[in-house]
Amino acid sequence: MMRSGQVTIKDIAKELNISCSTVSRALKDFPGISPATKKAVTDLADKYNYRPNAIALSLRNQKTNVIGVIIPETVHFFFSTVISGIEDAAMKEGYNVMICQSNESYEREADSIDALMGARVDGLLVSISRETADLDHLKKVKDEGTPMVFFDRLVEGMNASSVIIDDYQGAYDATEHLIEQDSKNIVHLTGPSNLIIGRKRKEGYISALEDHQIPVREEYIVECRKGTQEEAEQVMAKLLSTGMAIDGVFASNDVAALGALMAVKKAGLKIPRDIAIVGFSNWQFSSLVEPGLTSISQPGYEIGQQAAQLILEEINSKEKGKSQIKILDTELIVRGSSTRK
Amino acid sequence: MMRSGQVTIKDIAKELNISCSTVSRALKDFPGISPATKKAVTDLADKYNYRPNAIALSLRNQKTNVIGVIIPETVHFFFSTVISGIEDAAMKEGYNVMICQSNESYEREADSIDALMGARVDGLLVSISRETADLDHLKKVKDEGTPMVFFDRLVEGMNASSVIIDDYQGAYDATEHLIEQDSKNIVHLTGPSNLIIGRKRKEGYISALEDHQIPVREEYIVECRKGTQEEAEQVMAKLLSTGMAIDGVFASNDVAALGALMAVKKAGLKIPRDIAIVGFSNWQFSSLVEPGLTSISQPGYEIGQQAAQLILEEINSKEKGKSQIKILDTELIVRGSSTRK
DNA sequence: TGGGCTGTTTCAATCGATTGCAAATCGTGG
DNA sequence: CCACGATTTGCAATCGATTGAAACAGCCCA
Repeated sequence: MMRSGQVTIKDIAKELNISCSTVSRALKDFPGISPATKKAVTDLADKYNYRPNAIALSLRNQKTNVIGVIIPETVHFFFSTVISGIEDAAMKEGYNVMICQSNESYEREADSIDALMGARVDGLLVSISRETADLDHLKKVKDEGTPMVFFDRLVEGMNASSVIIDDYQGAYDATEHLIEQDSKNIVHLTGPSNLIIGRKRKEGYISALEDHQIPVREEYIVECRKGTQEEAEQVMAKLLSTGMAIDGVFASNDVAALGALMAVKKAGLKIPRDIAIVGFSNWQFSSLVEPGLTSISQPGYEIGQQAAQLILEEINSKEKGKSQIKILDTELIVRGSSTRK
Repeated sequence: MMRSGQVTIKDIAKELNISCSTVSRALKDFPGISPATKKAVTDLADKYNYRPNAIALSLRNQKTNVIGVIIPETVHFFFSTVISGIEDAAMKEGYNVMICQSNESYEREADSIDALMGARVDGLLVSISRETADLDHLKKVKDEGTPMVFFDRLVEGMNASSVIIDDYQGAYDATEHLIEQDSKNIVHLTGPSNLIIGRKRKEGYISALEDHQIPVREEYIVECRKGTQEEAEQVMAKLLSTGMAIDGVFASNDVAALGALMAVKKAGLKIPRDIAIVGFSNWQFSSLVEPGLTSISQPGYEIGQQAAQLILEEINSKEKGKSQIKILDTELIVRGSSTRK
């Protein structure tokens, strides 16, 4: 039988010459429907592969069972791992996921939020773009009462739940590890300074130095604004050419660490003998380069899961305003790039 | 002003003491609305940040402006690149994207399709899981008239549009490159045999050998079923231990190639001098290992874009049944692992 | 035969936005 | 002062599913 589109309750009602209400109740096993009717309805529903129209239900129930996700870029291993965690946790509770990537652009982030709000998502999971400084688009969401949870990138001044990793502690661990491997002149390559994660990592680096009575020198802290491998390589090459004493590098991400690694190699220095290197994020490639890159592993999947759970809690509870922050632990993954002992 | 939820046309109508129809027409710049009314409406809409309820529109127009995507795993670099292409192309046309990952499981794939069909997506982009052999769940979609486009993994017997890469030619190029670099005894590590892409790559390998008058020997073609690096490493180590003459490896994916690379290194052989290696997919890490891995680059972003464009065409044209297959070219990326000359 | 009762089924409104058609309002001319 | 266009606005139905309330059927007993 050829039909166009999916079957509705109305189609079934018409074919059986009964009302929509009866069909609806029969399908939902409501009391007060005769066994004969119930069987006729369920048989026909099976035959036509009836699926309740989620759109109609959304409109009636004022609930879409969809979670919106704003993410800087899906192509980053870390973020795609987060998505995986979100998807699994959401699907388990009968929610679908709508994903928009901001490509680290403020404008696209704002557009995406508008689109998701128009789609009436029940909640928003947001990791803001690097560019985002103005928070008006996020405040509107809050004002309209849509639950929102931030992940990975903390947003200050929003009073919203967040799931982040302990960037401070991770950076502290990384720096301390370098110190324990006898590095004393440790360069820190930072990311763009407007992201809180970058500041936290810098603080961890500084605290570790101070706790080990190593002077903190400003010229050893260098910003890599763009976050590309090439940029980090150039920055590192420049540092090396100054003749500064350098025996360790802590980069705030693995791409930068890799750039530094390349620069050190090209300068004819040995890793880890002359310069030990530690990155951050434990990307997929970190174990594959030569030597293997010591890094701080971020539990992306868990971040996604917890963020999804948090937003589902907020959606299902009526009390707003109780925001909580979950801080997940990082793990130091030691590989060849820093192992001297 | 505190309100719960987003503003509707009704709210605006009530506040201005006019009817919903008037508000709707004013917002859409319909003729026959007095300038005064129009201004009052648009001002209030701005003030309350009115967004049309996409759910209500979907129900009325029988069109959700949402594209569903079924993907094996988002954490694969290739697939996340595809998603990026899909998202960009879809957003440009005012569509949102709903993503479900099958995790290479048939059951989850079928569930996801059910969920997306329930959400009344306007079209489906599907890359089937490794496990999928039964096509009933896909045929139901077709029968109900929902446009569907396959990408990357071709499905036989479905008469649906597809966007794939030229696996045959890519494999041919890879193998021929090895031959030109003086490899004559070339091992081919294949993927699981139920995916068409694996078969095509094997055919490309065989054709290249035949075209260069090199005998095809079955014992040089070995299946890596699981697709992990460890498996490939074991398989390769075993081959080397037999004493077979081997001076080249063409792996059907980069993970396997990397495993082979490790095994060759551990056996004390030099790459590319003793054994040259070529992979497939040009993963992110391929350029970072030592030596850099020669590979076949797949245009993931373009696949996503074209797949999205195809599905949008099918959605917007009423004529069904004209399915087309787009085959995108691969590119040989030469790096150290195969460069002898 | 009618009142009461149980067991089934239908009616009508709802959610938000749109739209053909009808109606109300206005200004103006006879 | 009314009638007649012209302009502006409202009514009601629609999309699919749900649900409280009302209606209807059949049956028993007085």
